Amino acid sequence: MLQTHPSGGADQSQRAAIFAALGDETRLSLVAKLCGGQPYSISRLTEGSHITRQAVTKHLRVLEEVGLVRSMRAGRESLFEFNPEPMEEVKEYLDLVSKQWDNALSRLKAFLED
Amino acid sequence: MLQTHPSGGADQSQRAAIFAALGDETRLSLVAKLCGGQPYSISRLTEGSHITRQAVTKHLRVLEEVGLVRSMRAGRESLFEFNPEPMEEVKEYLDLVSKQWDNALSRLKAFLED
DNA sequence: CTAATATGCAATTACTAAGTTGCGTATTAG
DNA sequence: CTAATACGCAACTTAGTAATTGCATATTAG
Repeated sequence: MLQTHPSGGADQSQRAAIFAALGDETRLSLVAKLCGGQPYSISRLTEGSHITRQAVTKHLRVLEEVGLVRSMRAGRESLFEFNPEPMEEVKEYLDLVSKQWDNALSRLKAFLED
Repeated sequence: MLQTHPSGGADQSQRAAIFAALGDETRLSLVAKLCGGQPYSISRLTEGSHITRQAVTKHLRVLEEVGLVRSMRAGRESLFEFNPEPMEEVKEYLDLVSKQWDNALSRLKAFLED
């Protein structure tokens, strides 16, 4: 049986980048707002935040670099919208890891019940 | 209809910490090895790595702090094993975000098809 | 046109993280 | 016992990140 090992792939660094982008509370909040479907401008996303517009902008760029959000210019404001694809990517990875773990437990159980 | 919004919870920072722990290629490799079910010592985990034992140790501590691995001393070596619980936690979160997004698309579709 | 709004760019500061090196200690093999 | 193995601790370097501030530019409202 061929094991699909979760360490495979040249996109390990890509996966790590996505996780890293999600590894910040501010950016998690931004994702939470944007996954509601509506695009927001930077100013709107900064409203009610304790940090400056520039800080929010930088976080948005981090999310954009890994593809979690897309941006488009609309007049004087730049709108950001959520993009789910990278999230599906890491979800598959997490499922793979869980599967590995479950298989390991099954083998252990089978061995002990021999 | 009550929306379960993914920004809720005082454990946003905990979630962010788990994502951050996974946001490093070296640590992803460690998780990949350990999710196979077998515990490994630090030396074994360092074998075939381009970084030093101390660097690996630090990464293991990061993983341990968010609960992704557990460690126990066995004689002169310290064994690390995978723990899946934090991973389930973030998987649920990702599912929630995806669900929000899908709901948003559905509402948009319904609106357009009016 | 003019003021207010929304943003971009650049420099700077403070902090954190990755990784190394050196050294000391505990444990086991022979 | 002695040497090799496996760690832990601490100091240090380097590089990256979060966040701020100041200023310049584009766009829209009145």
